[in-house]
Amino acid sequence: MPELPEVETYRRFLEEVMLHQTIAALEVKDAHVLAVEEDTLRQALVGRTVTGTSRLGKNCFLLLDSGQVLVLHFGMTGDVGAYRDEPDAPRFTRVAFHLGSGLRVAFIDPRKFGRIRLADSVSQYQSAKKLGPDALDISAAELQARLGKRKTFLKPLLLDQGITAGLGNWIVDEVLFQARLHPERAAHTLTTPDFEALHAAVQLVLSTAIQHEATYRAFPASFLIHAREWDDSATPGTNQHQYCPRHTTTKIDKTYVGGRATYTCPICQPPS
DNA sequence: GTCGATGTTAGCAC
DNA sequence: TGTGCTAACATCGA
Repeated sequence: MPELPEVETYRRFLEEVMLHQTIAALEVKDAHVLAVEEDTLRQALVGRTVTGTSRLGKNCFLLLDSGQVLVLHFGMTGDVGAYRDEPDAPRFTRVAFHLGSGLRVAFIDPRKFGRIRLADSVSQYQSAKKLGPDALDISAAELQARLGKRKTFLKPLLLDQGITAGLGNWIVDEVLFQARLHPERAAHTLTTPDFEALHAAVQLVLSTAIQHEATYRAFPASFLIHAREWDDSATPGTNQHQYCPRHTTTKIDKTYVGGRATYTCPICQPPS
């Protein structure tokens, strides 16, 4: 479920297992996830050493000693893993990077929406993809500058990677809940204090999620995420978290905003 | 068998 | 140019 916190967790893992390692071979099990010719990729990777890692929004970068950059995007279901012998390859491994040490790093992606590509640099990739500043780096003032004149709904704007990169569907719901803002508020009606609350909520949600390595069951009880249907952490098969963490007798609403499932508390986040 | 899904992008209509 | 809606991608798992 890769949004910014998951990708940051993957980046830390990749840094741990790949930094200063040489890529000895590239194994492509399913070329569907490649957004670059397999031979081109192999030529760019084999014999190269990983000199660093980076992240922008939901994109993870492996910096190579050639100066080129390997870009990993995990789509909806991407993950990473490491293994030594083929029988231990994780299910749905699509590409494996064989390291000089014998360890193999897996790009795992059941639904194959993830992509692997090459770029000349992080900034070249950022401009090519028109990505805004990372959601962890953006300031309240910049958020206001980018959103304050837009007349459309807040939620789709926050999901727009060109405005700020890294916010996905559940994170935006959580941010809006924490900031007590309705997802259908027109962005230009927000006041400066609203933008400050929004910014603080982005920081809170992202830092909490990263701290728990994106394991949402470990998140504080004050988080709305527990109301999402796929959280079975109370009793499997039931959903005992369908009430607002702050108004424990108020049911969380499920609606669709911009075509995306959206969860809100009708009391905390009154429509304007 | 049916439905929905965490992301992204293209196409289309206004 | 901005906007918003829909479909498509590929597949799993409930």
